[in-house]
Amino acid sequence: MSIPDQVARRTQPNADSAAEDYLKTIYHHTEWQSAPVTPSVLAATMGVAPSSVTEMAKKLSAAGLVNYEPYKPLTLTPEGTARARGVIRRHRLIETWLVDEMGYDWHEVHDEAEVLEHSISDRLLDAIDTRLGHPTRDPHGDPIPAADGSVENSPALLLSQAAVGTSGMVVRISDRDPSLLLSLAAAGIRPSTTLSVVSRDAGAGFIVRVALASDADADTGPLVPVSASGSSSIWISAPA
Amino acid sequence: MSIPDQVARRTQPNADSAAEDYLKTIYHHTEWQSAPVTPSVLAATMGVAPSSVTEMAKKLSAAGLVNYEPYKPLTLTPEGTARARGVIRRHRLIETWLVDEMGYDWHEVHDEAEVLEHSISDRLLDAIDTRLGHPTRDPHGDPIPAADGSVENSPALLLSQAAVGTSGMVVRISDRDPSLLLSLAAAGIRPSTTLSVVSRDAGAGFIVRVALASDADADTGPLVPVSASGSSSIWISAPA
DNA sequence: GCGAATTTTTAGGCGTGCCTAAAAATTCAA
DNA sequence: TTGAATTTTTAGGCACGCCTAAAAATTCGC
Ligand SMILES: [Mn+2]
Ligand SMILES: [Mn+2]
Ligand SMILES: [Mn+2]
Ligand SMILES: [Mn+2]
Repeated sequence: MSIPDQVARRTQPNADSAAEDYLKTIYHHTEWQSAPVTPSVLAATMGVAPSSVTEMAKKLSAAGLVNYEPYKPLTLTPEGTARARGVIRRHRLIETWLVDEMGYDWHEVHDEAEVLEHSISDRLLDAIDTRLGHPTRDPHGDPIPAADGSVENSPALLLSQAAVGTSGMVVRISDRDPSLLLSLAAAGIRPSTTLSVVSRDAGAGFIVRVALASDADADTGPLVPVSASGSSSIWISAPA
Repeated sequence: MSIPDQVARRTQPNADSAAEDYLKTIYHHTEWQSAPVTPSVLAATMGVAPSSVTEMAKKLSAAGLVNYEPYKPLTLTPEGTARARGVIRRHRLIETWLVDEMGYDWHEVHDEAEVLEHSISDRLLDAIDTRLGHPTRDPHGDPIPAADGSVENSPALLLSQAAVGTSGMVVRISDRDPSLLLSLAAAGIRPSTTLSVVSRDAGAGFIVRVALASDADADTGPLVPVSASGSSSIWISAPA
């Protein structure tokens, strides 16, 4: 029977996908930037009222997943961190699978993964992981946590913080803005592309030179404008 | 952004997977047997209290998916039928995909499909359908409704209602009991296997002869006992 | 250091899906 | 046909995740 009894039915619907999304979002804030994760910050990123965050914080704290003290920032417990990485592993493996096997383009996968990350079984996740050959990066260059919870987090520099003249390889691009991904792909920018910063302007954005594959690092590649918001979605390898 | 705003978040969690399961279950009752689908019958199959069925019946009726009048059996409206078939299409394509591509055995797929049928997008469903070459039967022999909603429902006879001496090809086997599927597979019984009824006993069950692939219809295949409950999970092609 | 602005929490509600217990309707059977 | 048994509906609750509005705490700026 698919729905064994009343208890399962009450418990199972989506397990606790809301909780998983909170954990994931808290984790992300510490993964990409390191600023304290306050309820207002969380509320803004999750599109939820601050009071909803307070409520969930209490529940997650009671479950031993989040450290919560009134009026202080939220942090993940070791167990909360492990759970968050588990969800992120699912998310990124699903994205990789959609691109590598199901004919999706890299700007189309995030929303689908956002849902499936909560419903796929461990069994199916393993099958996908195996089929893909245990990838360590998703289509956007984000590291895929290993099954044991370890993450290989290579140091990187946000393009928005790179000085003119800096050059480096694109290592990660945020997958949250599909239209940015679409335009970057059109400009030939994706993980492993080599870029150099030609000009920067806090308001207007950046201009970067894209190194051609055939002629890496030379000054011959096309010049591409990157908006201010785009420049804080692109990580390049830290200069050697 | 994956979770665009509060409205989406309130609306989206699983869309209406509960409603979908009710529609699907009502449809199934008319697909396999034809007895009136009363609230108590629905409640029993869904593992839910009868009062829960009444409540949902009202909602589905208000949504134009179910015909509901107090104290009468439930039926699907044309739109409800279409929705039910859509869910069943998802379910069966997912099962087929799990078996054909993801290394699952046929007794392992039902529960996974029961969850994923509510979370996969149309886009992904199409991708799966295309990859599989638009299959028309799932691993248990159940017909997969086409994208346009049409279903090819071949006439079949429940093994439990077959007279001694009857022989026919297995066309469908209920996927609800994994252990039955496991033992049938061990005995070489699956869709397209040819069986003949050697003996039947309402209490003790049936004995069937399994025709060998090499020597179809001959009286040389192994004899296999089938429990009474098993015999009402197996459909064979109606005698010509 | 202190009042004002901001952030966070509390209080009270709402819709969904489920429950149990009680009331009402239907069906069965003598 | 009529009372008993069964089925169905109604009534009242509960947990979850979210909300708005009001209260409380913290932080900021002068
Ligand atoms: Mn999610
Ligand atoms: Mn990604
Ligand atoms: Mn199934
Ligand atoms: Mn389901």
